Amino acid sequence: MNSWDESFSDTKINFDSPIPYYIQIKEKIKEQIDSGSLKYGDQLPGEPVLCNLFAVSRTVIRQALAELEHEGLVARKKGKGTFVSEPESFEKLSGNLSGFYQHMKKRGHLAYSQILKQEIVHAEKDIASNLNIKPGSLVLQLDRLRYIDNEPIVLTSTYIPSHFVPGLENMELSRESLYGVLEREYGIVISRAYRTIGAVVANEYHAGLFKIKKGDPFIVISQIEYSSDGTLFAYYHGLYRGDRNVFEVEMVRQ
Amino acid sequence: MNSWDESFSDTKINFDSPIPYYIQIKEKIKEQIDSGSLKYGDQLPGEPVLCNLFAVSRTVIRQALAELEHEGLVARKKGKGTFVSEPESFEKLSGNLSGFYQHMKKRGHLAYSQILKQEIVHAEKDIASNLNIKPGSLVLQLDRLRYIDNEPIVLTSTYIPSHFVPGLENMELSRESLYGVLEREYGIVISRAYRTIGAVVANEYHAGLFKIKKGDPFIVISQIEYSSDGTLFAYYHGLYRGDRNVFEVEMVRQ
DNA sequence: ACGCTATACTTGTAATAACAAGATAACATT
DNA sequence: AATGTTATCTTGTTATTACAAGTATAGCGT
Repeated sequence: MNSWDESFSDTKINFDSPIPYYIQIKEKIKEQIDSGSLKYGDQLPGEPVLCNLFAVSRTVIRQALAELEHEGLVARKKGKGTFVSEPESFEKLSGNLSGFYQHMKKRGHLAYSQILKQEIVHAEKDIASNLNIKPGSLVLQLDRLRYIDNEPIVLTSTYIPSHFVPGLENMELSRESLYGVLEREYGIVISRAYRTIGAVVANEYHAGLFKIKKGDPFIVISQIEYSSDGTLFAYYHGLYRGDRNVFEVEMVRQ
Repeated sequence: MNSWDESFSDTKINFDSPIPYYIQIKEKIKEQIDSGSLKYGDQLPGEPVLCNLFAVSRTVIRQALAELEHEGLVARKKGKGTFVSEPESFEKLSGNLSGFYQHMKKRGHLAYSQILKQEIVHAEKDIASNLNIKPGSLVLQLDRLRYIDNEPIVLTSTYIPSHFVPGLENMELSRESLYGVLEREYGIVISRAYRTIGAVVANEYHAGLFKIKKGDPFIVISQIEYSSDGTLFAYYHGLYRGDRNVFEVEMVRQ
């Protein structure tokens, strides 16, 4: 694993800048991660090596790494080294709002997803509008119905302009997080999203899918997702049964 | 401001413990804050003073303070000192789910609350059950209807066993955050909550209150709140209109 | 009494040094 | 070849020192 030498060799800090050394170094390491030069699981050079590479004391390196660790970008293991962290599952960003699955799995409930649709389609007007593309443009549409104990609980639809994810329509997705696949296969990390949460009542189609009554309530979550280079990347839409305590959250002040 | 000398003088660290010094010190400062010995706005002793008080190097003190700052408990100002931070408004803990008001105010919308009920009542069965008290026990009930641009948007009800908050039924609450009042007047900080989020449809009463149709959908948030000493303190119930994008959240991975 | 300057106090940045503890590789022994 | 020991590498903790930069107070001059 000597490729990092090359990655870092042309990233010297400016010793005359008013910006503290440790902040400059932190940002340079971030750039390596954001640019994809460093990926999940990659090991950073050890502290002594970084001291040499950047020509600063270990204090500075440790401070930069400590902050990166606090921000969740790296994980430091005594005796082993410093590693790029698994990207926070995008679900975690939702403030635990969608931790339902993991929660129920932990409790021993049967949880699985059924893929209803995974194909390239022409974007309808509202989808196109959300994605800021022309109606009729090609998008990858992924619809999943999620079950707990054989009961449909959540219907999710994700739309991604197809040129961003060539081949995704043929990939096996029932076992994996979409966001994990996006990073591994396409080097794409969702870093920002804009979400709205509302409530609607079930129409005929959804009532049938979920086996509930027309007029029963859903929580509806819509979000627009941006990748780390600022590109408007995906539109997500989720319908969650309103009567199943889908969202149970413990909040702790710390 | 020499009262801190007394606060900290009997809180020496154990130099033989496997627990690092900086962690011990961090916890002791936390205890001072949690116990109320140090309140919002209080200044901690300066670093040199803490070095003397705890008989450790400045490195250790700075590490402890850095972590406390990262956790939001203190704020450090160059040249001024280190201060206990304003308690994160409990609303912030909700992952921005209830930042609606501030958001709309910022945008220049007219936002206000109407207090529908602020009195001591006998707890009905479901309220008592949530508060783990006997049905019929005395509780402070606070109902508010919140408006944006003269339109009712949120109906909130909070129930607190009345012996926790003597006199609250007579206090002016339309201008202040309830949680701010609880800390200032009663020294109570909500530190943990258990929340569920669901969806319901409007019954006759709520439809009338919100001027919507019976059967229209609401987001319903219920939560049980614990104070920092672990006491089950309050039960909150909120009805949010499902069609008003009450929850708009920007999420950033950092 | 007011204004300016010097001093003291505060936290922030950075370097150096030493030791601890965990992990891994290399070497020695069986 | 397998096992045990030692050496090396890694991050973690702690101490000391020095200087920087911001803030507040004291002292001095008008």
